[in-house]
Amino acid sequence: MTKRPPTIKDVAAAAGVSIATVSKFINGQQRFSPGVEARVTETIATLGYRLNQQARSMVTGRTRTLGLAILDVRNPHFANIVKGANRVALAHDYNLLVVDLEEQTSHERHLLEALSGRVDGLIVSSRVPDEAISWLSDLGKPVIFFGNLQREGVHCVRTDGHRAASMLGRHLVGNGRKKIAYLGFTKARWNAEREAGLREAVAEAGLSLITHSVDWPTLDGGQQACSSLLFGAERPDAVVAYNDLVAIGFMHEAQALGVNVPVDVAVAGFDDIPVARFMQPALTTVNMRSEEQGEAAMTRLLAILSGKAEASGDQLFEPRLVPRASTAR
Amino acid sequence: MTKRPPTIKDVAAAAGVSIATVSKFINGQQRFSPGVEARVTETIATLGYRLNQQARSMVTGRTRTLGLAILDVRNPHFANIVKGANRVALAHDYNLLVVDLEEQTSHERHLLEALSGRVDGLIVSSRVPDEAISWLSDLGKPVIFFGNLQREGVHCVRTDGHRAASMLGRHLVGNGRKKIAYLGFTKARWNAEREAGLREAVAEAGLSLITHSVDWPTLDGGQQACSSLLFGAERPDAVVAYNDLVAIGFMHEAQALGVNVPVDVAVAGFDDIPVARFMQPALTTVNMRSEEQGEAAMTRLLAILSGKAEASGDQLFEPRLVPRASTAR
DNA sequence: GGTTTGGCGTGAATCGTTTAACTCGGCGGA
DNA sequence: TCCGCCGAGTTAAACGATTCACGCCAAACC
Repeated sequence: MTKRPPTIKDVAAAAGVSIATVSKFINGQQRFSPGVEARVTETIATLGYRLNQQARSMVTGRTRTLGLAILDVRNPHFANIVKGANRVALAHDYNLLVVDLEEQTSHERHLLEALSGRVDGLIVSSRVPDEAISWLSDLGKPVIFFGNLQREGVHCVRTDGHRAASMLGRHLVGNGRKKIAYLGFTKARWNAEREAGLREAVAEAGLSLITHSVDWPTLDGGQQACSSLLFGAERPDAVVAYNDLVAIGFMHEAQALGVNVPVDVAVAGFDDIPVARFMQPALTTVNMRSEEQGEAAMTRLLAILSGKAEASGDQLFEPRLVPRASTAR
Repeated sequence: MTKRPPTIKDVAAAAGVSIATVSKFINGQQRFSPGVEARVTETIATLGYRLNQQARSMVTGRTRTLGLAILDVRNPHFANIVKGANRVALAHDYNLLVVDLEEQTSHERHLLEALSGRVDGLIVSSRVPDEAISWLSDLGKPVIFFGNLQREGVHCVRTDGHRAASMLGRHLVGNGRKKIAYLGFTKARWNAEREAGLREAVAEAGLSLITHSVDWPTLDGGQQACSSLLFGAERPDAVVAYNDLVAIGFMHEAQALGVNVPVDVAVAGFDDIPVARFMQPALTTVNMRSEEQGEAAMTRLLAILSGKAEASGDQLFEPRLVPRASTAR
């Protein structure tokens, strides 16, 4: 542990060849006479030599590693994006490094610096501060955003949140719901889009939208917001939550308060996280194609890196409504 | 994008000072005359200079970055570990890079190489192949494992799985369950420990243990294994699953098959993932202190890095039984 | 007034690789 | 026999930072 690890120079000395030879051997760039080949192979093994990646990428300028920055690993939406991106990267012999920015803690800057300095390109959640987005944009490395970013000249992969919300809205209206509420998370960029889509669908039916919000887009957030929404000025007969986690928290608390889901109140969310269909009742949601977003973002990043020029702009996925028991009637 | 990013040398030239001066300025190592200070500050801004982390750590030998390797971000157990580790790291001004090894896909080697080359120390799941563990052990960098590793001379943070399982077993026996089954995941190192603990508790009551296993430690794995366990040779009246995900998948399918949980069959898991208490019925589980494991592993890693010698060996957490409705009687 | 002293700045070595350019010997073809 | 070529192996210059050792000059001391 204390001793300096062996370098290519040590190997060269021990094997009686030059540094360049060892380097070429490691990278398999040339044929070697049997003697040299055997000596180098053995020396590397006995010395326990390990290539220093940093030194290599210093000179090559490339790392064959990519970065992904998300806001919260605990949110399955982000976990799915990691999965999608990771699989595509691995299939192309790239490694993926992930950082969790810890939503709203202002560690973004350090983390993004640390990450961006070690990779050839990045995929970043669009829900980072504006200054971080600018900073990333002139980093000199390709960056793909995912989420909802209204900005010129950036690459962005996203799912149409307006449409997702209006699909959900029409579904609820079609079920005969009359008092539809949106339980939003105002700090997210997606939020306004979802609220607008929902409002539109609700307005089509001549209804108005009740709005409320959570402090935190999590299970606990949904649970805590439940009673003030249910027993507020106007009692909704349908609640669309900012995401599935909030929906699940809300639904659970509603049930604990003796409210019947879906009879008294319908509940729906966004994302279609894996556990949604295992709830009782199974949760209606909109699949936002998280995993495919991750795949698409990575595919696009790899395309840019391999020189295929890509016009900047949005790449839009169609959301898919997943009607289940929590909104059935 | 195409132009080479400015280096410290460019800054020095443009500001009319030496490279060393710029370097010291960046690192705040010295006072400067007003003129120099102003020129350097401005030049850095107008050139958009960015420090090259790789070059820096080449010479300093440290990166102030740590790595964490997990098997599946989608599993909340791992997500919790990431959270715990990340928070402790951030609190100490270290950055954390995470890789998802994608369980059983043999990408471990590449990913671990990529990760280990960019960090000062690592935290790794003990559920990686033995060869990877050996490889990591003589990496020359501190490595902490988490999970269940029977091996000398390594640092490991874990929760007592034997005890966790026997707690669960006694709980079920105390509830009057007579035919207890274990739905395991044979590829995990934790598995044997859990099975043994459960077997012990069951044996104390003069009962024997039914065993079955899943192909995959996930929601789907639990769901798929359900019918063959329920309608196998011997029908259990209690099922302990390898983890909460499996338990939830199993429970859902059992309910779909018309089996009443917990009346006909009790269901329990391990980990106490956040969503467990939102299930219907709420899932009995054992809290394996995932987040605290992440924190402890990181704390220990930081201790080693800051020179506080640490004896290798296990650091053991006590599991906590969380009885809920899914096993009530 | 000469000699320390201390603060500001510089030159050059160094970290561990890759790679362009070169050397050197042997071999085949004319 | 001579020329040119090929291929194994070497030398040395990068890559972008940090840092040791030193130089210089003004102020401070005796």
